[in-house]
Amino acid sequence: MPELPEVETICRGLAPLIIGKTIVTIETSGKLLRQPVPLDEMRAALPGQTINAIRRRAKYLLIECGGLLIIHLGMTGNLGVFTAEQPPGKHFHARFCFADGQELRYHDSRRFGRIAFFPAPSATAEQQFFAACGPEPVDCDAALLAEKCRRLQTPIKAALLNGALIAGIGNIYASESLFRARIDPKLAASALTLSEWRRLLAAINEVLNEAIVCGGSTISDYVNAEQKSGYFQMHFTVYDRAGQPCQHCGTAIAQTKIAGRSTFFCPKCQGENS
DNA sequence: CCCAAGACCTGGCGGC
DNA sequence: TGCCGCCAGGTCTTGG
Repeated sequence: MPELPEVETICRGLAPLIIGKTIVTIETSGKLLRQPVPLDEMRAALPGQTINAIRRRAKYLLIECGGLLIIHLGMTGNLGVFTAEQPPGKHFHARFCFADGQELRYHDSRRFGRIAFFPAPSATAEQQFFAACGPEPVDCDAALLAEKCRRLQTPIKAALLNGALIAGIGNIYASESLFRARIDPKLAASALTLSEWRRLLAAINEVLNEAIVCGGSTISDYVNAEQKSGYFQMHFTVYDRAGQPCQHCGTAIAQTKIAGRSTFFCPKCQGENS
């Protein structure tokens, strides 16, 4: 579900709802997410703490609250602020109850998400957590990416999904960015010229920024911190548009699988020598 | 070493 | 209507 724009949208939406709130209690469903939820550690450190800040890094949310709470939403994770009276949803997994009666809740039907916690956060702990994580798209350098991919035979579409190379890009925005840059998703990453890397990086940042302005993309279940849908899906040029005409040339959008993931592209605009 | 495939989960959809 | 297979926004591990 959530790629960089969706996580960024949730981050911005949650900030005014949770900053300054004091955590009183924490409860979980007891079900396993990708990793066990560190309930004991959180209960030992968080009650009485105030939330000072929320930020995003890659597809993770970082909540500074004395300790550092790191939350990944997986495919179907959702965070929102509710009142204590509102019954928890079917896929409730964690809640952080505040002194004012409101609570931050985490729901996740597929349970691919993750909640990690550092009781005494240090820059070092955070650095270690993100040690293998690539730079934010906005911080990427085309020449450096080209150099890192010099021997990478994997298709560029698959490379974009590798968070160690560049952070935050998921399956939707990989296809959308490659279309905007007019680059064939099947092209080996090593085959991109420097000018193609520049074009691609610019396209990625444009697409991500436009999606953030739209509040992200809602395919089936993504909602923001206010439980409202995004609308960047109205602006998809290729994703989930197989068979429909390319908005640029009218050719039918094609669908294929790259590294096991559905990939959408215009065979003409993103063809051999476009 | 590199890369594709599989695994982890639940739910929704199309086909029969 | 119901059952079945397939598909889905993401990582992580396995194995060829």
